[in-house]
Amino acid sequence: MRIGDLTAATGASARSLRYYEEQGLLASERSPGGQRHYPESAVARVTLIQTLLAAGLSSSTIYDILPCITEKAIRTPWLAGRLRSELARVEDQISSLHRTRDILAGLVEQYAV
Amino acid sequence: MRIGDLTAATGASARSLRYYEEQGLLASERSPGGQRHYPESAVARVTLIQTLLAAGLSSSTIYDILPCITEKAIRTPWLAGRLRSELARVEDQISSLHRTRDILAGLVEQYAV
DNA sequence: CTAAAACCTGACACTGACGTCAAGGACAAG
DNA sequence: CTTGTCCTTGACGTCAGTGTCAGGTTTTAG
Repeated sequence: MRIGDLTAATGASARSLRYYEEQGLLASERSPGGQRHYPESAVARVTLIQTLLAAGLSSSTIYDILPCITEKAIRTPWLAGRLRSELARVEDQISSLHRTRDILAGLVEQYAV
Repeated sequence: MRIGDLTAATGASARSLRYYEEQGLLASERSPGGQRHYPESAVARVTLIQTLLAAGLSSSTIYDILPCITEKAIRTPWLAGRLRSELARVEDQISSLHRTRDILAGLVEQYAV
C-alpha cells in the first residue's frame, strides 16, 4: 500500500507517517520512483504508535521500546529498566488523571442537582 | 506572601506563576512598588492548576472551569456542557492510558520471566 | 544609607508532533 | 502522450507551557 492508503487506514496524516519514519518508528520500501510502499502490517504498527503517543510517550521512547514489542528476543537490563520506568510514569499519569476526573465528575454532579 | 514564597510552597516556577496570572488563572494584589502578593489560598489554587494542567487541560479550559470550582454559584448550560465534554475527554485519555499500561506491563512481565 | 536579595517587564528560545506551502517528480487512465 | 492525482523533499510555521536573559526597580537586612 502507498502512503495515501495508510492514511486512510489509520487516520494518521501523511505528514505524521513521514515523521514516524524520520524518527525510525516506521519502515517503508521505495518504488523505483522513490514512493513509499508499506506492508499490511504497517496499519497495526501505526495504530500502536498512535496509542503510545496518545499516552504521552515521546517518539524516542517509542523508538526504544518498539523493537521489543515486535521482536521478543531483545532483552537487555537497560531496556527492562526503561520499560519499568515508563510503566511507572504511565501509572502516575493514570492516578493524576483519576484525581482530575474526580474533580470534574464532582462538578458535573453538582450541576446535575 | 510574595512570589518567592509561592514558588517554594507549590514548586511552580515564578515564570509559571506569572504565566498563570497572564492567563487569568491566578490573581494577585500588588504592593505600591508593583510586586505581587498572594493570599494563603493561592497555594491550593496553584496546586489545583498544576493538577489540571498535568491532566492535559489547556489553560483556557482551566480558565473556563476554575470559576465554577471556587464559586459554586455559577451554573450555565454552556458551562455544564463544557464540564461534561472535558470529563469525557479525561475518561477517554484514562482508557487510552490503560491500554498503554497493559502493553507495557505485559512487556515487563515477559522480561521478568 | 547601602548592599544584597528579591522582584519587575519584555522578549526571545525551546521542545515535539505535527500543519502547510512550494516546486517538482511518479504513475494509472484515457 | 497527456492529464489529473498522488507522491516527493525541504523548509518554515504553530501551539503551549516554560526557561532564560537583560536591564531596571523594590524591598529587606545590617
